Amino acid sequence: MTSGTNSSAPSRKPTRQQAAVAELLERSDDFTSAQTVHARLREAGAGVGLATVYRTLQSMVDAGTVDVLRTDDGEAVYRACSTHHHHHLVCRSCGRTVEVEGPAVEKWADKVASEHGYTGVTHTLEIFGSCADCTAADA
Amino acid sequence: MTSGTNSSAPSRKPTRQQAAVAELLERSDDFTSAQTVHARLREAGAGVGLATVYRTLQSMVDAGTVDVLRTDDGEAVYRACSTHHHHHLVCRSCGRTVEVEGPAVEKWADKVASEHGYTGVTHTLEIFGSCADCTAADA
DNA sequence: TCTCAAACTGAAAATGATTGTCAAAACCGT
DNA sequence: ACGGTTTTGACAATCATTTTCAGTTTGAGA
Ligand SMILES: [Zn+2]
Ligand SMILES: [Zn+2]
Ligand SMILES: [Zn+2]
Ligand SMILES: [Zn+2]
Repeated sequence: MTSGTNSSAPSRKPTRQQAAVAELLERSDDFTSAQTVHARLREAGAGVGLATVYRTLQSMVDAGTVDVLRTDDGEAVYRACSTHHHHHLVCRSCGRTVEVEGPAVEKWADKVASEHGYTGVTHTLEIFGSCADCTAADA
Repeated sequence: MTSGTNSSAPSRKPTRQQAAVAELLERSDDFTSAQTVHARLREAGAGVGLATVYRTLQSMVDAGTVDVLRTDDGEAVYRACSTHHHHHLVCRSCGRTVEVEGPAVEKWADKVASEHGYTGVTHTLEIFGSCADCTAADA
């Protein structure tokens, strides 16, 4: 079984590097890019190789412990989220993020998709705005 | 006081290159990447420089005549859409796209955002699935 | 029609995030 | 400690997108 990567491994003990990435995300309230994670870890002393940061983030996404989305300029950003299905309300200025749920939206998406004969339906939904603090801080 | 976003001159006559890009998108039902647009135009004889393809697509997005979204691997894809606010039901296999509307979703997004004190709210919402044809064509 | 500056174009080089390589290091059961 | 497997990380390779910049086109005025 030459599974080049740890695809479906039964949760091995995390390495120092993997733990460092996970903890940094846990501590952060907003979405963070791989490059930023790498830089922060380096500043903090316990450096982790860039490739390892990418690998770790990707496996966390696969494991469902981290959410990923794309900024307007295409950069992938990651966040440790609850494991159940939800969406995000993200501040465009400071990145402060709130998890939100909308059962009605889920139903609507499935309904409109099946009405058009689409199967295996998934969806993406993000809300962007200026959080209260950032709105107040504006000129 | 017209819409503030368009700071350029009042719609100059499109160049041959701009027209070529626009027409190709009009003719296409699905979302297309800049690279693909460039390749298609080259095949069709009337080649257009890659940089110009990018510039033209960007200006069409700014003008609101083209929608853009990101594929899973971060590539930007473009589609000539109706100008009013809508969302997309996209086939993961063939790309066939249907424009859909959901007034209830719009209200919900604005409501949940303002409840959390967010202002200047926008949102993104896309639905993915396998269209009827692709579902049938599957083994 | 001629002139000139602004707008446009595109080949080539630069940018920058992400991925691939692969030898060395860490791990693990024996 | 020993062999096998997994992980790591410096570095090179990809690849979409942007920037450069010199040559081209356009259009309003003279
Ligand atoms: Zn904020
Ligand atoms: Zn949902
Ligand atoms: Zn659209
Ligand atoms: Zn909407």
